[in-house]
Parts: sequence; structure tokens; C-alpha cells
Amino acid sequence: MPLNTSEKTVGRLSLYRRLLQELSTASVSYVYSHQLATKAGVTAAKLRRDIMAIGYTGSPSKGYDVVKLAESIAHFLEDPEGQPAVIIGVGNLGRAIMSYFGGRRPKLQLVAAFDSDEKKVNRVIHNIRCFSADSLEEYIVQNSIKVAVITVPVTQAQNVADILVRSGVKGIMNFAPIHLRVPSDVFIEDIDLAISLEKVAYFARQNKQKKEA
Amino acid sequence: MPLNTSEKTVGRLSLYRRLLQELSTASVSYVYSHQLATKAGVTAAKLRRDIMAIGYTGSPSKGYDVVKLAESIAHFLEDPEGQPAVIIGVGNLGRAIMSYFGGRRPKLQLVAAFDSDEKKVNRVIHNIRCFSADSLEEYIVQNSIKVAVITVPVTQAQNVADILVRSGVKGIMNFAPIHLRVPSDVFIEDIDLAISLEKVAYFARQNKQKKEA
DNA sequence: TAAACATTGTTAAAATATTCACAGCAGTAT
DNA sequence: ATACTGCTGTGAATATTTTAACAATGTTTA
Repeated sequence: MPLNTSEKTVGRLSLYRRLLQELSTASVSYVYSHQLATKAGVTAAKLRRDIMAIGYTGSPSKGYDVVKLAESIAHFLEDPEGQPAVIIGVGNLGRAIMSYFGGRRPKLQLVAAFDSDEKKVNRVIHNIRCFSADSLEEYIVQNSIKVAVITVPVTQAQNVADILVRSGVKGIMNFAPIHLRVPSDVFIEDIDLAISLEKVAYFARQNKQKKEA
Repeated sequence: MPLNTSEKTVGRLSLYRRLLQELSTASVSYVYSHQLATKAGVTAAKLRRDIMAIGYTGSPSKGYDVVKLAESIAHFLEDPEGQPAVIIGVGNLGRAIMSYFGGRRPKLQLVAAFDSDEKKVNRVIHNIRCFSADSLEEYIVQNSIKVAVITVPVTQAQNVADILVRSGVKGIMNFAPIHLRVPSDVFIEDIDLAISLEKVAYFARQNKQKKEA
């Protein structure tokens, strides 16, 4: 079944789904690959190939059924049971992420935050309760958490990752500028803001364009 | 000269430089490709190829001179004159980014923030002064700003991007979940937190690993 | 009903990116 | 000196990702 479900394809599917939800809200029933591709900033061929990966089939001359395709992608990407996630590190960035995700997706929610600063413990920030870092492992095990976000200082990141892995976490969104050592069955998505900004600065100087946005 | 300066290579060079600076601080003089590669989480061959792109040459049996390689990468990535950058949107995420970059790199600094909320204007947050959104265009032109960060709500993002492009900005780090339409000589780095988290959740479920971290 | 049309799904080709693998070299040991 | 070692730089091979191109197809029009 998964002929071609690369990381890039998965990311784009998530994007397509968001665009489809917007179309659905705007009461659009059908959309052509080139229309959706334009909104997403990709080529129509690439989009069709991505959609191949989930086995959904559109109709020639009508295109894709907006609601059905959105459902197909959701079915592919999401756990119908929902996937609770936690965040570790309630600093500036951590709070911004909490605000960003606070009560957002029904299937993918931040359910708890952790920090070693006792002054933050038991505060509720953007609807997410903050717990003591000491209770991290217990919380993860008890609630079968598989997804975590790391926004602690770089010096603590590997230590936190070790605890997460030990407790059963299988996917980590990591904002700390360090390569985390984890077993190969744990997925890491590194978001390195300093590197991203340096890239922008470099290409701004070169006046080069990306091959495709 | 630039045989192979892809976006990926540029990003990794930035990473190598940071690691080299750490080594330099720790008084390490030389490093082998496989050592640096391990720290970076890439293969030694890939690292050597990346370094080829900037024309630096190490020594067999001694490896790379830590300080010289760091300087070579800096020379390649950075404008020696410095590159001031601005941020538009002083919400939760914007403030976190300001905190993250506030007075960080000497060559790549956030020098001003902009927001349409008059209550924020003239406040100084993490050492960065906040200006009225009305003065954005004038500021960019007067200070020859080429790099900008967008952290405004999605509804405002394209509008802000249009102003930036009109004023001469050539690189944008975009946190708004929308594909910005800009001329092809303007570089966009999209950071889509929702997509990133969905990817993590997906691969956490699949228990799949990235091909290489 | 049949012809015309624009779209999808997909195969094949091209472009990119990574890895392999090794010649050649600078140190080190004998 | 000479042989040995383990590294770098890099051509060639491989793997991955994207693009091109088109047969098949459902819809509309005449």
C-alpha cells in the first residue's frame, strides 16, 4: 500500500488537507489538481503523485471531491483515537507553541506541559496545564504519550529526549539546536530557527530562488 | 565556484559552523570529517561533499582545522558588512523569535519589529524596538533591509509580504501557514508548525525512522 | 449517439541528492 | 629512508524526488 510515503509527501498531504478544509468551508465541492497545487505552491503532477500514495482517486473532468479527499487524507494521517502530545520547556518559545496549538486540532492536542521551574508548575497556559519535570516519565507512561515537543535549553535537550524515549515516545519535534541521539524507530523533526534564518540571509544575498516554493 | 550549493547544503554548512564554534570554544584544533559528521547527524561523505562546495581543503591525517574551516564557512555564508533583519508581527510567536534572536549573531541581527497594534509600538522587547506597521515600508527602504521574518496572522501575511517585496526584501522566513506569492528572486523559507507536528505524529504512529537524521 | 474536451492516474525520463569506494597524500613508526 | 596508516577529495554508482507526457476516462455538447 505505501508505495511512496516519504517524509516530503506526508508533509504535503498535511498541507493539502488544510487547503481542502478551507475550500470545504467556502462550500467548494470539487477541485482540480492544478487548482489545489497552485494554492499549495507545488506542481499539479507532484500533487497527483502525492495523492496516489494514499490511494484516493479523483474523477476526470470533475477533479477531486473536496470533502472526500480531505477525509481520505485525514484517515491516512491521523489516528482516529486521537494522539495526545506533550511539550517540555515552558520558556518563550514553549509558550508560543502552546498558544499556537492550544486546543487546535481535535485529533492532535497538546495535553500537558512540563518545566523544571517550580514557579511554573500548576499554572495553566493557553489551556494547557504545566507539570513538574519530575513527573514527566510517569505522565507519559500512564497516558501512553507517543508525541512530544522539546523546547528546553540545548543543555537539557538530550537528557529530556532520553527520558521521552525511555517512556515510549516515538516522535519528537525538537527546537533545541542539537542532534538528538535516539533509537532509529523514534522520529525526530528538527526545527532549527538559527539555521533557517541563516539560509534566508544567504539566499537573500544570492538573490537565488528556490526551485519551487 | 558554486558547483553544488543547494538549499540543503547551505543549511548543513550553517550547522557545521555552529559545531565548529563549539569545538573552538573547547580548544579543539583539528577535527575529522567523521567526527564532525557524527555531531551533525550526517554521513562523513556528505559532510566532505558539503565542504567541497565552499572550496575548503582539509589535510589527510590531520583532518580539518577547526578555526579555519569555521572562518571559511562564515565567509561563504555571511555578509561581512552584516545583514540586518526585521520581524513583522509581535504576537506570542513573534516575541519568542525576538527572544531567540535578540542580540545573538553579530552579522545577522533583528534590528526592528513591527506590529499594527498601537499598544505595542515603541515598546522594546528583548532589546528590539517595536514600530508601527505603517512605518514598515519606509524603514526597510531607508535601512536597505533584505531579510524579514513574518509572524503575523495568516490573513495578513500576503499583504505584509507584498509590502516587503515592494520595499526590496529578498529573503523571508514565513511562519504563516500560507503559500506566499512572491517574485522568483525572493527566497521564502516556510516554517509550518502544524505540518511539522502532523509529520511527527504520523511517523510516531508508523514507528518509521527518517533515512538519516 | 457520437465527437470533443480537459482531466486523472501512471509510466518513463530527468534532475537531485546521497553513498560508495578508492587514489593519493601527509603524517608516523620502524 | 621506507613502509604503514588512516585520512581527504572526488569520480562513479545508486537512490530518491520531480517532471514530462500521454493513454484512459468521464462529462459535456451537438
